[in-house]
Amino acid sequence: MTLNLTMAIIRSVPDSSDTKLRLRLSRAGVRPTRQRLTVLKALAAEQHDATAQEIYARLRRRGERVGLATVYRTLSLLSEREVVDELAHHPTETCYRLCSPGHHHHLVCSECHRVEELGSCDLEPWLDRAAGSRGFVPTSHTLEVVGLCAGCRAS
Amino acid sequence: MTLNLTMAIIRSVPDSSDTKLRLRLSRAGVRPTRQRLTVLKALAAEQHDATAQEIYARLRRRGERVGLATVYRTLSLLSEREVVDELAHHPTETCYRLCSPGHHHHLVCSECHRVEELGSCDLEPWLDRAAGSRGFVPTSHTLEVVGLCAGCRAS
DNA sequence: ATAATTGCAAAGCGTTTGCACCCTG
DNA sequence: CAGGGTGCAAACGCTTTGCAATTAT
Repeated sequence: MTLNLTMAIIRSVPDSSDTKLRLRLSRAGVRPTRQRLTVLKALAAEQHDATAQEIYARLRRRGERVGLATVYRTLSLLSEREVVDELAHHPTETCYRLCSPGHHHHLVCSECHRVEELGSCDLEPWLDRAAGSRGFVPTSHTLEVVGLCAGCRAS
Repeated sequence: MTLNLTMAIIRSVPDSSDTKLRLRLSRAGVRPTRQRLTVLKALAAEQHDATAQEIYARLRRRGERVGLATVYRTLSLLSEREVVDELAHHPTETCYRLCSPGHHHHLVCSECHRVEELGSCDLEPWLDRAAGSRGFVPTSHTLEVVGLCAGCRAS
């Protein structure tokens, strides 16, 4: 039981050691500069999703030397290379989240804004059937679920 | 056959007669001004979704007297009152669509940007099960499907 | 050495807002 | 006539871009 819990925690929290993050970058063909590592590390430390501005502010407060433009450029590059996820639930600004690889969806808590991954999406068969009857062939889909997480429900 | 087609067309194209649109507004508790009717009519005439700027440009080109701010204010009000749907698939600007009432999702064609409604969403049971195992209680969800519509697939 | 990356400040762009005027009820 | 609605232009907030200096391979 304790082991299961521990494993679950290990699996759910992205590894934020420098080497692992560096590896994530080079695997994606992204040159691992000091700034990019810094941004990625900040994102890895987040429970919630974060905007470019939030990450920038957090890093500057901490005394890190990064430019706002670099944060934007980094996040957009990482999102393009599928190192980070882009969430659409906020209309005016883009939110980013460091997630596990592979297709999945997100549970966003409306109370504390914590983001959980909803792995293993078996929506495709249903989707293909529903859309197919209209001659529509799906190539991609995004599902965002808003609700209350376990923690917030308790209080 | 002809009858079926006709009925399908009637059902799929929102009624854009002034009286019907006027009714939609008052039912939503929105005062039916000339500008609001104009915006709603423009939206009803769209096959695709449309941004505030697009609708504004279209109306001005047609010689209609509306301000850009009014278009923004109208669309946001109508979206709030659930007269129109708001699509999130475009990151930088908000797209609007006049849809049939009730919970549904959207099929967006990546080629021609036509938007089709995916009625009858029986996702909830699946969602409750998937999220529930994490203690997460969904309150709402949005699903956006991108793909190729029948017309574009043919060419 | 060479090409990519960064920082800054300026520009861009979609959207919102203040306010005087106008209309509708 | 009272109160919401409108138009214009200015203000806003997020994001991108031009360019010279810097850094990684």
